[in-house]
Amino acid sequence: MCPSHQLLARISGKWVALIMSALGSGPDCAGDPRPMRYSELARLLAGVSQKMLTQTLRALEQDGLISRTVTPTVPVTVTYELTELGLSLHETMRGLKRWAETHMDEVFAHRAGS
Amino acid sequence: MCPSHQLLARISGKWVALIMSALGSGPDCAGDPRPMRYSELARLLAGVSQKMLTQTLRALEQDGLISRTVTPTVPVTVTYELTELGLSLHETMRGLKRWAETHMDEVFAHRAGS
DNA sequence: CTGTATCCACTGCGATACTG
DNA sequence: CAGTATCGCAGTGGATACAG
Repeated sequence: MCPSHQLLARISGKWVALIMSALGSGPDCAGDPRPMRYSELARLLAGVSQKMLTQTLRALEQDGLISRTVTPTVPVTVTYELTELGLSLHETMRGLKRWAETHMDEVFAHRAGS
Repeated sequence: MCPSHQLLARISGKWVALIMSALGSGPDCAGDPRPMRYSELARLLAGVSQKMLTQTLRALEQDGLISRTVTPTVPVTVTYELTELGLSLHETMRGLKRWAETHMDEVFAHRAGS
């Protein structure tokens, strides 16, 4: 089996693409990369549970794709940001996302008519 | 939520990338796209169960990404082949695969040292 | 050869409650 | 605010047996 598959598995996680997209394109999915707070991510990705959000963020952080910064204000502030590595992945994933957007109609049409 | 995410979910399926890669790059993961028989796929993707292989092939066929051809020999012969749509997806996924291969070391190093 | 059907273990994931 | 801990379900996926 191709060794790259292990990474593909991680990348393909259910919420990975969403979080990467949020951090890489801002809240409107169309802007520039910028750091975001935990609560901001939670609000933006309305469908994800707190557990999955934390779990996915931890995994991405461990892989060096995002960085986690704690600011000891009161109450504490935590921001997440794409690393250079994460940024490069985000660029690559945009291609896949563009493909999905471009061919979505085709796929759904074929799915319905089969 | 971005509408393209539904397609991303399908694309990110556990075995989708492997099967697309096999059909798109031949048995050695480095050649040209060509049709393959069911048993050939089963042999090549040693890790996948028969159930998952069939299930994934059906899903991809339904989405118009691969075509299924039955030749009524005895015993029956079935070949699978990427459609034009599937071929375009395969091209896009190669970018992701290349990224994974390129940055694998980085990620694993970071994972180990955290 | 190319599937389909059934059973079953595992785990991904959500809901909820609690902590620093 | 930003998590952690625990429970429980539902879906994923493997093994096996059967069928056209």
